[in-house]
Amino acid sequence: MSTSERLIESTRELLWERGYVGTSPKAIQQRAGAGQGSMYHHFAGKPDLALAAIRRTAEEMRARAEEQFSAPGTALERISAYLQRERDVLKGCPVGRLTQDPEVMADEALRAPVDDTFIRLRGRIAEVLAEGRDRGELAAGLDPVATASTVVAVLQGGYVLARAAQSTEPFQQAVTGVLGLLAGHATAR
Amino acid sequence: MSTSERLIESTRELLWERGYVGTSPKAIQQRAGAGQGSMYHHFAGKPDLALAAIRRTAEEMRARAEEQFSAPGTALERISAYLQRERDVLKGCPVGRLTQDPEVMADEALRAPVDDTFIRLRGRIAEVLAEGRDRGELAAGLDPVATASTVVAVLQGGYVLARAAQSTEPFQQAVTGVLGLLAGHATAR
DNA sequence: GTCTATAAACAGATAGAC
DNA sequence: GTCTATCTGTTTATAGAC
Repeated sequence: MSTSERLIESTRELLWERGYVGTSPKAIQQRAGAGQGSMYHHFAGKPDLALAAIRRTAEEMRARAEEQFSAPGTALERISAYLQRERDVLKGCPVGRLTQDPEVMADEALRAPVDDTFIRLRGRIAEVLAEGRDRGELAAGLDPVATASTVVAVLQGGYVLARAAQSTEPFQQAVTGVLGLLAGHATAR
Repeated sequence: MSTSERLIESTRELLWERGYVGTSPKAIQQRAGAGQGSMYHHFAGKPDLALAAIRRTAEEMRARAEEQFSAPGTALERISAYLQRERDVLKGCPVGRLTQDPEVMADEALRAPVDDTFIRLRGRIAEVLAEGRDRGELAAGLDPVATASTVVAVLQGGYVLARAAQSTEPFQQAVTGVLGLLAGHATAR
């Protein structure tokens, strides 16, 4: 892997583990096995390197999610597969965690890929939900757009609860709970 | 307000705005209008001051939530009132944001109040949901424990989506969506 | 209790040799 | 392209005067 590639990958890891504010150029260089001169030769500075790293992480996440949604199965099966796929729950979401970084949110260029990731994700899930509703797999009264935000929020909030507890249990519960509601366990009354 | 109080309050604000890693003792002192000597006289250091601030924020949040849950009304009304009460959505949750701080999570003393806050919150919501189910207000098949985690996750994830978008819209959608599911809009099929 | 002085280590670069 | 040297400011304190 080229030095430039190693710098980007190291930055991706550190942004995930420690966030933007908590990541120093020095730490990036050490993890990449590159000197200072190298880093400043390939990138203008920390924000520039972070932008490359964030863009790549966002794109990877988008592609990964699309795999689940374009797979065969009912709407509920696809949403379920997406929520329950293998995840590094205790590490949290590499994109979602950036929303807690004041310097990322303050920089339009850095925030844009984060914003875009969630806009697309919510939109794609809304499509799947609308499809399921129209096919009669889901309730006729279901609001696809609002519910899509709910699904993504359960995921992002599940990470928060798991990290607080240092256990995947609350994440699993949150996912189980929303899938139960979607499946209409609330029907019997 | 005493100097000690001002230091704690300034720390609470800064932890909310910038997190633990992003908050320096100097910034705390400046906002509190206190000198370095003052801060180190009242507190052993940054972790000690942060502990006092986090404990207070956690306790305040717990008390605030309890107000909604002990109010009169059906289970759904109380959950709805809790989710829709006035919130500083774009600032996010002052407790939830700490889960993204590697140094807070690494320090058992600092993580404990965060963990405790969500354990209690999930437990209290599970009680309200169980009550609603037993009274026939909610579906008989509803899982109170799992659904309580879902409700809290929607809140925490809603903050994440709102910050990414710099708009309260996705937060409102996520809340609307989960309330619709709880209310059984999924019933008609 | 509060203030100023001092300090070692780190953050985030820039400059120029190789 | 990579390396070392240098630099300004910040971080997180400690020491001691007032």
